[in-house]
This record gives sequence, C-alpha cells and structure tokens, in this order.
Amino acid sequence: MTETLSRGFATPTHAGLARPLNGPGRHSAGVLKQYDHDQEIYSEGEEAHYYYKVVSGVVRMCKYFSDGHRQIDIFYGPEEIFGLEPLNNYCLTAEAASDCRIVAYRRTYSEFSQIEDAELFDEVATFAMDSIGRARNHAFILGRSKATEKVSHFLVELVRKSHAGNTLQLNISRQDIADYLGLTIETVSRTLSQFAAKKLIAMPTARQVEIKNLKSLEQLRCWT
Amino acid sequence: MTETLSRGFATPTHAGLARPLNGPGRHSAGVLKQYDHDQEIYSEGEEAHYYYKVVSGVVRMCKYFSDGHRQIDIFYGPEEIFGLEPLNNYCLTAEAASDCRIVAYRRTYSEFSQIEDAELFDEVATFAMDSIGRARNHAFILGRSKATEKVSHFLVELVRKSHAGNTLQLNISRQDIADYLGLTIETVSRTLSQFAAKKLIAMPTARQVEIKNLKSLEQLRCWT
DNA sequence: CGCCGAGTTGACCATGTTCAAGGTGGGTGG
DNA sequence: CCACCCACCTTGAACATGGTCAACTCGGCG
Repeated sequence: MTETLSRGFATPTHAGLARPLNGPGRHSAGVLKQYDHDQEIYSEGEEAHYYYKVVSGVVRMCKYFSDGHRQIDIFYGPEEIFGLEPLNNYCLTAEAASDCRIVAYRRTYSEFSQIEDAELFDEVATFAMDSIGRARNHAFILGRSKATEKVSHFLVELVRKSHAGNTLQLNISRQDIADYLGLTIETVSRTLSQFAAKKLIAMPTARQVEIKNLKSLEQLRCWT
Repeated sequence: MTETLSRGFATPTHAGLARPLNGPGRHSAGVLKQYDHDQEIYSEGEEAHYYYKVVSGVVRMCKYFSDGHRQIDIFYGPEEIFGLEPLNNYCLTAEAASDCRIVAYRRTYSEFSQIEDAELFDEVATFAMDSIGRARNHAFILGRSKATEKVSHFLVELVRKSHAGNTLQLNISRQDIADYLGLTIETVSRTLSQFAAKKLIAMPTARQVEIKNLKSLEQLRCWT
C-alpha cells in the first residue's frame, strides 16, 4: 500500500492512493489520510461521498445535542469500516478519538437498492444489519441504571472484540468512555477503581486494563 | 376484509384470511388474529415465518435479561408493520401491550439479498433503515440522565406520531412506559404529575394525556 | 359493597452528579 | 538532567435525583 499521507481535511485529495484492504478491485482505490486527536472526519447531515476504513487509531461516531451534551454511538478500531451509509447523508458525526490513519473510499453508489455489485451490496447490507443490532444493544445497556453494569459491559465488549489477550489498550479518554455509557468521567473512574480494588481488573496505567476475572465482570453486566 | 378471528397462538392458522392493507396482491394473504393483553406473539430467536401488521391495539417489542428486568425497544400501533426481519430469526420478543388484532403475513423470502419482488425488497430495506435510526435515537434518549428529558421525549414522540390532535390515548401501562424509558413506574408517574402541576399537560384519566404546552416539552427534551 | 389491578404519593435510602482539590505521567525547555 | 507545565485522571465531600418500600387512591367489575 502506498503510504503517502495527505493531512486530513474533510474532502480527501488524491495525494496518496491505497488499495482496499479486503478485496481485489471491487472498491475504487482509497486515499490514506491522517487525522489528529479530536479532529472531525465528517459531520452529521453531510452528503456521504466517502466511506472509510480505519488503519490505526480509534474513530468515534457521535451526536451532539442542543445543550452541548454528546452521546457516542460506537468506536471503530483498525480494520473496521465506517460511513458505509445506506442513505445519501451521514447520520452521525465521525471524529478521531485518537490520532489515526484512515483510508477513504469513494462512494460508488447512490441509492442502496440500486447497488449493482453483489459484494458491495452485501457489505452495505451487512453494515446496516450490524448497526441495528449494535444500536439496540447499546440502548439496552444505556437503559440500565447501575454504573457497574455499564462499565463491566463496556469492558466485556472490548475483550470480546480485541481477542488479543487479557490486557486491553484503551486508546480513548475517560470522557469518551463516559459519553459512550451515559455517565460522567468521575463515575467511570470511580467504577474502574472499584473493579481494581475487587481484583476484577488491574490498571498498570490509566489507559491499560488487564482483565483479571472475566467471569465476574460478565455476571455484573447481567446480559441475556 | 374478512374479519373472522382466530384466537392467537404463536402459529397463525388459516381460520381467517385478510387482504394486506397497503398493497394489491404482492403480499401473500394474511390471517387476522386476536391477542390478549400481555400475550406473546413471538419470542426472540424463533424462526421468522411471519411478519405482521397491527390492526388495533398496541404491540411492544422487548428483550428480557437474566435478572428478570425487561427493556422495551419500540411500540407498534394500528397500521404499523413489525417482524419484517432481514435475517431468519426474530431478534426481539413481540407481545401484546393491550388487547389487539393483528394480521399475520407469511414470509415469502428467506434471505434479504435474495428477495426478488422489488416492492417487498424496498419494504424490508426501509424497515431495516428505520430500525437503525430509531434504535440509535432510543439509545440517545436512554443515555440522558434526567427523567424529565426522557418522559418529555416520550410524549413529544407520541404527539408527532399520532398527529391526531392534542389529546393522546396511552393504551399502555405505566410499567410499559417505564421499561421503554429505563425508569420505574413511580418515577414515570411522578414526572407526569410534575408536568401536570406545571400545566405542560393535563391528565383527565391516567391513560389520557392532553398536551397543553408542546413548546416547553420539546425544550425539556433538548434534542437537536 | 368489596375486591382487585393500576396508578399515585410520601419517606427514606442508594447511587450518580457536581464541584473542588490533588495526583500522575509525558513532553518541553532551561 | 531537572523543573515545570499541561492534559488527563483520581479522589473526596456535599448535593440532587431516581430507586425502593409502603400506604393510599381511584375506577371498574363481580
């Protein structure tokens, strides 16, 4: 992959080209871009000219409310695709939750039902299906009252997703976690400390969480 | 429409036939069925052999958790379709939130991408798209901490949906509202009383809500 | 009339938020 | 190399809010 970088603005330029990571030539060539921490990738309501794949770092999808409050819908990490909208406009804002590198692909379809390429169609459809399930599960966990349930759910979710041993690298801030779980940073911090005190986890540093007792964490979140 | 009733069991019989309400002959003929309050229509995980349209009453889609707790995802009222799953199994449980009459249509497709009928395809696709947006919005409102925001959001949502004047007929219990908003019945009740005291609403009976000051309710829920 | 389910209200308690202070670690510049 | 700074995180104390438990009301129905 050509690793020429184009510093991130809202509209990708052709400063660098990149082959898509998961297919032969089905996608149009992508542009590798660099975004700084907290930089906006696209904004809710914009026309969806591109979709993206994360190379490194973490991207957050969120919505801002009239009172300044922010709710995060999901985080995307390396290899994950986002912005593959079935409709013509982005319905959430995408921001870099850490410094990150992202490949932008040009959107080659206008309406979902008009997509001719079978594989692309499946990808968009799968993306949409996944979004439903995820959004629902997210609603279910946000509906829970207790902070321990929310935080343990978040950790278990992360462990499952990473399947890279027991030590998680949180590449996001406490504020991001709080906005994802509908809590405050203080409550997230306190709850994590509490878990550490109970030896459910260990925190070598604030951004590293070692899972010591997955069973108990899974029970705390009382899912299914 | 033939109004012969078949008392509701999980599997519709052919005791009565009904023309679909929104198309000529595109759907297979439907069976009109009657469900009692709290009766299960289908359960999470079951194979999706039918999809449904509400004739009268209210249906709730929900998920049960290991601690007995229940989270309601959405309510469906007259004319609304539910259970039009893109996948082969229902992912939520459907129950009658009040006594209701429902038409069941046989599922004429197996996989989403294999649907040949263009109109049916569009319907399933639209159903899925809507579900994403709704589930996300629901997550966003559940993420909010304050009960006033949740309850006002619920009322505003209902008003918009009904567009039948200022007096809402809640055909669901306080428990259902509570499980939808991630609150307790007491908090829902208190918040409604509070709104009534502030003249934002009036409650002739517990199940009737007259919206007196929509503007203020909309501001309370602080949605963009 | 009395029962029963649904809804309301009150008092108390657990939990999260808020506000404020203090810690920690990585980076920069002297 | 150290001191300093800054952003981020943690911790504490007071407070606000929703949950819990219990008593009471209301309306419908036998």
